Amino acid sequence: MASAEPKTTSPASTKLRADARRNRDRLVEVAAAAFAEKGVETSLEDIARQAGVGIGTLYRHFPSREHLVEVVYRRELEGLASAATELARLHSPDMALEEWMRRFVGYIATKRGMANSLRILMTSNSSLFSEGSGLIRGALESLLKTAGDGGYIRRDIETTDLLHALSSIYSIPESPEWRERSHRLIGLLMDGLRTRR
Amino acid sequence: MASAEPKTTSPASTKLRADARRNRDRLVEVAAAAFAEKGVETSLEDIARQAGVGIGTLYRHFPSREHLVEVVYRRELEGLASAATELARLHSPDMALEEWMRRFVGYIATKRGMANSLRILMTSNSSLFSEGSGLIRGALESLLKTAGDGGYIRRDIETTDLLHALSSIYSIPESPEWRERSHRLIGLLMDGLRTRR
DNA sequence: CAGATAACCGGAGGAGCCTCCGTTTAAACT
DNA sequence: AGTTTAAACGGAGGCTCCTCCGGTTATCTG
Repeated sequence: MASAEPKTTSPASTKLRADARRNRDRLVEVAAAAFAEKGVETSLEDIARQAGVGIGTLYRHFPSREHLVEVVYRRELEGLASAATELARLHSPDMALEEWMRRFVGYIATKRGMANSLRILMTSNSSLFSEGSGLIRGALESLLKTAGDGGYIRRDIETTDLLHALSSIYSIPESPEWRERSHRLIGLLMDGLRTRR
Repeated sequence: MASAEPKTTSPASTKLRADARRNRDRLVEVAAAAFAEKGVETSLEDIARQAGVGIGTLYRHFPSREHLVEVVYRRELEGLASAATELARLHSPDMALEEWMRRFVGYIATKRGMANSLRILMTSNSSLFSEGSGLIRGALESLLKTAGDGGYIRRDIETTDLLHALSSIYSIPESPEWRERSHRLIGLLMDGLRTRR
């Protein structure tokens, strides 16, 4: 018998030597943290160093800074989407929805700094954007449906409506209280959504 | 009598030591040529070298690449606008209009490469954009009016219409024949505009 | 005209970018 | 297990970026 097939984490990561895959994953992990903390302008050499690989390795895996940004971005988006199912398993439907919205806000917060990079990316690769928003919309939709079906929240709210409401958070100007403000806004939304029993 | 007052090229260039002004002008000149030829990514050190100054001087005058790009951009825009009056003096109204449109196209061509830089610039300094388009619109308007009043072209065309027509040139994909194509397009426009006598 | 001084000049230097290529190694084959 | 080889590694090197500050010079004042 041949040895067992490897259980791939991501279907796209085909044929990659074990060490290569390890390093690649490592890099993405470190890059995500670095981008979140210091913005997209962080030194790539630092990232390579922290990941314990040479700069050459980084550049082989990600030919340009934008490539790396894109992968990180996508990964986080997928994480956010899959968090929806996870939260639905662990909490009551309304709490799951609220917590998910909080995370969504946190996610957006880290993305503010990379706005320019993302814009450049999007103009050259618009599928990235459409796929991304599709994922998010799907996640929100299922949370909304579950909570509505269970009678936790009113049912006359469409995914699009809520998405618009959330997008207003973008327009809160950057400031120390940003996070606080946006959380209050979400609380407000939830109060409006919840059915009184 | 005292010596004649210097004829300033730009009213904004107040109080600047003679050598400083010289160097600044020099830099803008060289930068304009370099950007046009090799795109905005050109090495700033090269520009400084060609202008015969140290890199420090360049950075003192223009704290960042974007600043330099902005100044060059503005200068060319102003040049384009003032070319309208010049052309009107030298040619018949219809020829002036045609030639001006040709130059407009040439101008746009060089701006393609700096699209990203400009976009970044515009989001942080939107007055740049509105001022710029105002200038261009004014120039085109006066050419159009003169030619219309003189009976060289039809008078039922608004500046905005022509501006839209010209903007379609943006959408011609980059290629070796780009210039040729856009000139043909302008010829077509002019044929449509001209009154038959 | 000489001296003072504020403004300007320029380039060395530390850091990051990206490429290139000799070395190492996982994995396929015998 | 030993050999082979394609793939992956990593860091030196050439280049650019931007800052910082000691030296230079235009301009002002007596």
